[in-house]
Amino acid sequence: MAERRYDPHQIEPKWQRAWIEGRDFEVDPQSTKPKFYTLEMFAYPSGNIHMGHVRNYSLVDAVARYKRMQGFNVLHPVGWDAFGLPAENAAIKHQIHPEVWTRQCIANMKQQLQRLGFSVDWTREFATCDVEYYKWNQWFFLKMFERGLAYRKKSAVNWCPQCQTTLANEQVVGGCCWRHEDTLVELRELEQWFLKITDYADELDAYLDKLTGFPERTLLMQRNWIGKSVGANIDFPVENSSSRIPVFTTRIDTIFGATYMVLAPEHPLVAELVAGQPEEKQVLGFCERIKREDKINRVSALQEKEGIFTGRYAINPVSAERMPVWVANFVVMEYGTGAVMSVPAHDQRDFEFALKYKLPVRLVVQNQERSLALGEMHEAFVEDGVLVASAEFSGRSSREARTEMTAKAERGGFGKAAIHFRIKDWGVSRQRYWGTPIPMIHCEHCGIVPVPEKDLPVVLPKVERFTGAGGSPLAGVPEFINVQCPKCGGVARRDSDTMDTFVDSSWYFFRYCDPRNSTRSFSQQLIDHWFPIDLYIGGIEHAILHLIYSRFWTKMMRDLGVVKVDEPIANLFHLGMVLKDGAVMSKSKGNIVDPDEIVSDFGADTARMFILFAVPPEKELDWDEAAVAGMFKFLQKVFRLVVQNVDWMKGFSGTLQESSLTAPAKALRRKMHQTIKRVSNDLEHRLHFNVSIAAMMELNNKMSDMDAKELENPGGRMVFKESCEALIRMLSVFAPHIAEEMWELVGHSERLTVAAWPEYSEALAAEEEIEIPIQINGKVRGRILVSADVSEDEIKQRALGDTKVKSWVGDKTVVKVIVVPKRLVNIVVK
RNA sequence: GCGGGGGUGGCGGAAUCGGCAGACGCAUGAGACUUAAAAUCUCAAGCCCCAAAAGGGCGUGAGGGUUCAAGUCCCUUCCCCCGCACCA
Repeated sequence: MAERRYDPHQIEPKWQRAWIEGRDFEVDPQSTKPKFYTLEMFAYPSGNIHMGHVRNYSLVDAVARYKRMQGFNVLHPVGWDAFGLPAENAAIKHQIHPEVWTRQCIANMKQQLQRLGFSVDWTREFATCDVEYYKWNQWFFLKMFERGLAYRKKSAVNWCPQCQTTLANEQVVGGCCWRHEDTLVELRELEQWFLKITDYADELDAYLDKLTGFPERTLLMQRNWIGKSVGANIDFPVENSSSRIPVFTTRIDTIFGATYMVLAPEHPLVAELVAGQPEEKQVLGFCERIKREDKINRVSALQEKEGIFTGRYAINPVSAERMPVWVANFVVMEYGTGAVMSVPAHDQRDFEFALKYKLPVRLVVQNQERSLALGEMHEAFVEDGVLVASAEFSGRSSREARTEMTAKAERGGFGKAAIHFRIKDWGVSRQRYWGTPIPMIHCEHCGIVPVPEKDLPVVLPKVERFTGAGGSPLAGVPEFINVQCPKCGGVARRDSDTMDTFVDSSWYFFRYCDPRNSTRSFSQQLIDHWFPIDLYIGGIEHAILHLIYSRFWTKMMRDLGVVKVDEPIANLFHLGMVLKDGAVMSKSKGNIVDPDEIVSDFGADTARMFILFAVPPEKELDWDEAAVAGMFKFLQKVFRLVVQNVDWMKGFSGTLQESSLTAPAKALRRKMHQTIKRVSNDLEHRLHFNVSIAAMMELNNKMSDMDAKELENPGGRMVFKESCEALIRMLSVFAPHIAEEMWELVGHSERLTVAAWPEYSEALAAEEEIEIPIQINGKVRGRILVSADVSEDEIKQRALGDTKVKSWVGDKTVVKVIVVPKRLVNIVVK
């Protein structure tokens, strides 16, 4: 009989069909098993899947399959983040409708994912451009509007000239558009819809401490982004005026050291203050110049500090001292109140500014370790210390004084405890076509009128021509735009903008629990059952985009009463990128490795195994063609080993007495239990499948090394078959097709998808005999073989008695003998 | 500047608790099989120095320390990556 060769092209479609026909991955709603909800951040249907997708899905799929074999009811859904600009840009370029383009991309990518054999419940698939889905975006929007969480405001918003639309703050990365890394974002004064994420800023920050399943760096990035700071608002009266300058400070304890004030050039008070002053023209000129400057540069710490005196003074409310009021480039209107009290002795910026413009410096916090003197200071003392020259607070610790001075300010009516956040409300209007229409109507008489709930969905109309000329394309569709006001019945216009696509991704993973619900966004009962998400995997690039928006959205839904969860994700994992020759794969670099080609050359199992084996999952992976071939060889070796022994394995069964096992059989059995232990541990806790796969290779090597004679006696056969089946079952979560094939060859009629995960026994995994290295003064000089249960004392005696050791010790004195059971012996000699 | 992560053979990496550094693989070299090649199998291999060999020495960015014992802990320092950055 000709030996059967490993042919993935024959095996893979066969099992993919079997899984679909057997509905192996569809969630059983009646199941009483414990739940496990895992998914990868859904994909944007851009045309083809790339290696990053393969990596993400391979990782999640291994866990999903493992959990299923462990007896969990696993929800592993896939969907499409289908609204967005690439579809619209394709429409402009190729005159193909965005929907047609998107549906084609989805069909193609779905087929590509299916070729890779991921254990997905495809019955739950949806795309965010499905009206059954985006209808609920609109519904949530109306609910938020009712509660004042969605509001309209005119302000300076980020504008990407490439995208021809506005962007949220989160979508501006280093001053550039998140989608166009070299396109500078401009500011435009526009009236836009905002979602009040700031209402949740405090909770979003506070709950970070509870997100124990989040990576530290993600928590940190979110904490930075939210930017909570605790302090006080203080009003500084303006001399010879009824106006006050409100400031925010985190260091009210230094207020006696506040010697001047600085306003942002945009500050509305500037004009009032300088009106009629001799400085007026110059100051206003300065403000105009700074305002024209590039915002990105202005807000950089490297920028030279520049300011101008307004000619006016404020009064320090605690010391009644006159403080000159300045305007300077480094104060920004967007943070705090757009004005600062300057304490040059205790703030580095203020220190530098005071030095440059010869403004007074007053020391009010003394360093307890090393006494400070004004003339000797080369930088501000920004730490806590003991207050000096601070009236009744002198001698108090600066830290403690903060609370008391805030109380005093409150009593005196010139200040109040306050918390400021860096995070701003989420601007969600987009002047583009391919998104969820904002369900709002503008009526000349009634103002802004929400679309009544019963009129939802507001269906995105077909637009036939995409010019890319800019402006909301929907504004050019009269049958969409012109509408009767729901309130007064008069002539009105629909909002022509669409929602930010990050709205779509803010709650899509809730919808998977109940994807076909037509009367509600989802049933709360089902959410209660499935949430939180047990494992969520995606790139770090969403640390403060999608991951903060969806936390906000969840809390908003909770307050709406549609869910009970506070946080959607229990465990989050960021996987590294896939590179080629050290660079990100991209069309322009021409270094793209096409997953389809890899599958055609080696099969899905090889691709999946390689991508998991090459590096630990959080690291960047540099694609290595030769190493891929190596993985194929490994699978081939396993397959060959099974085929070679399949004839006897098929009919073999039975258990044997411990005593009838030979040493090599026992050794193989031990290796098997050790391997199961290692692989289970990685799947359970670490996701370091590079190590799991290495362990399986070791087991396979051990099996191949088994002497032919061992495979003739029943003990050897029993252990070999056991090991073989354990290996196949473990392999099935990483390389499911070849595993199913081998499982069938060995004689199983049920599929591995319903098989149990192999168990290990701590006792059988333990070594019976251990080789213990003997060190003399920390250097290995010999080895002894002892049984695992030997006493410490005996090990010591045997070590000292070893001839090699004796010759090393020679006539030196043994000072100490350290015996680490099951590890080593260290003999200290002098 | 602040915060986080990292630096281990030719390469990717392993070492989960302070206990044999280099598992597993890629590439490489030698051999077997073959007319030949491919495939496959076997073996070798951290580096350097001394040595014919046995053997010895050195070795986890660098320098110090703690310890019987350090890739792992502590201090100093260099380099790389990521995030934030005039935040009042």
